[in-house]
Amino acid sequence: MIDSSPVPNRPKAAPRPSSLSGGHPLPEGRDHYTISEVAEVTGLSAHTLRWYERIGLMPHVDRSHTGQRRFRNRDLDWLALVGKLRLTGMPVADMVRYAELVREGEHTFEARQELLEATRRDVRARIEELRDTLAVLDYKIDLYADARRASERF
Amino acid sequence: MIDSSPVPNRPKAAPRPSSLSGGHPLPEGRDHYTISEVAEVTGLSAHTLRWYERIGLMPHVDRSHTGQRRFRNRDLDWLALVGKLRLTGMPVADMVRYAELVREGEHTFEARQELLEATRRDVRARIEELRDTLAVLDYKIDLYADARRASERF
DNA sequence: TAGAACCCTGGAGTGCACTCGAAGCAAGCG
DNA sequence: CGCTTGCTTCGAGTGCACTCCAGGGTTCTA
Repeated sequence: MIDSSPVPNRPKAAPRPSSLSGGHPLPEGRDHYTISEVAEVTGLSAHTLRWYERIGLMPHVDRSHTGQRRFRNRDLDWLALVGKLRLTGMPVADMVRYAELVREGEHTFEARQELLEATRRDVRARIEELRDTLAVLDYKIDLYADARRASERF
Repeated sequence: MIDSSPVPNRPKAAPRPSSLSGGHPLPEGRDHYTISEVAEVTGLSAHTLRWYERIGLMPHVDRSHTGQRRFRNRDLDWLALVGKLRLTGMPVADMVRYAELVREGEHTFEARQELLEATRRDVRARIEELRDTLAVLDYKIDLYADARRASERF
């Protein structure tokens, strides 16, 4: 709900961070998938997947001998992470930056860690904001409940 | 961070839902403010405030004898609520719907309560999502920390 | 009373994140 | 063999939430 129409039919929940290291509920234990299969499991459209690749948000997807994309499990893992980052409201441009760091190799570990820590701070702050908001909603809802109860009684 | 550049310099925190019923830290205890004063305290731009009014998100703002807006404390209270709802990611169109219900009078109490309860459910779900995301971030950050510690040791 | 600073309106423009269309190639099926 | 489905690219279109502009009126300060 946080942005216009995100993840129309997102898979219901990844129970553990283990979804980052294999274990997708997919057709079979293959390690290559067509774009429509990936669209199916990620809830993203094929258009969006191609667009992700175009803007540099995917770390190089394999192609079949006829040029069609063949996504692999590591791509799905990456998309799972991207999905999480997107939930935090991180702009796509920042995710692209992170993807660039990954492409640049291991000497960017520190920068990546800092980026994730900054994101974690944002997420924590956001949760606090939402808790405040929840308090306001509770307060308002109680007001309406009281008002309606009062008007029924008389 | 959740949308592009929201609330650039939002006032730091309303300690209680009491911010919904008076108690604004404003110039003095007046009950009319110019648009730029309201922009100052809400963190919204004057443009945005006029736009809110145009689309029906403000419940009728008073005007001076020359036609300039004179916001009152109840307008600030309303904007505080709108700010909270906006933090939940509620689309502006839904907030407009809520504003319409308010304008329609007391017979919409039930509808308003339902709308707020639906929003509350969304906020709770969102908090859960963010907690999941936090777990993933913790996991990833630990991975980087371990990797960097290991590379230092050898 | 002049000038700066502020406010008005309607409408156009911006940035983000998709989302779709057009034109064409390739594979599987009855 | 034709049909359907799915894939490719590039570029244009969409919806949201602002954000800004032009051209003019108003209010405050020196």
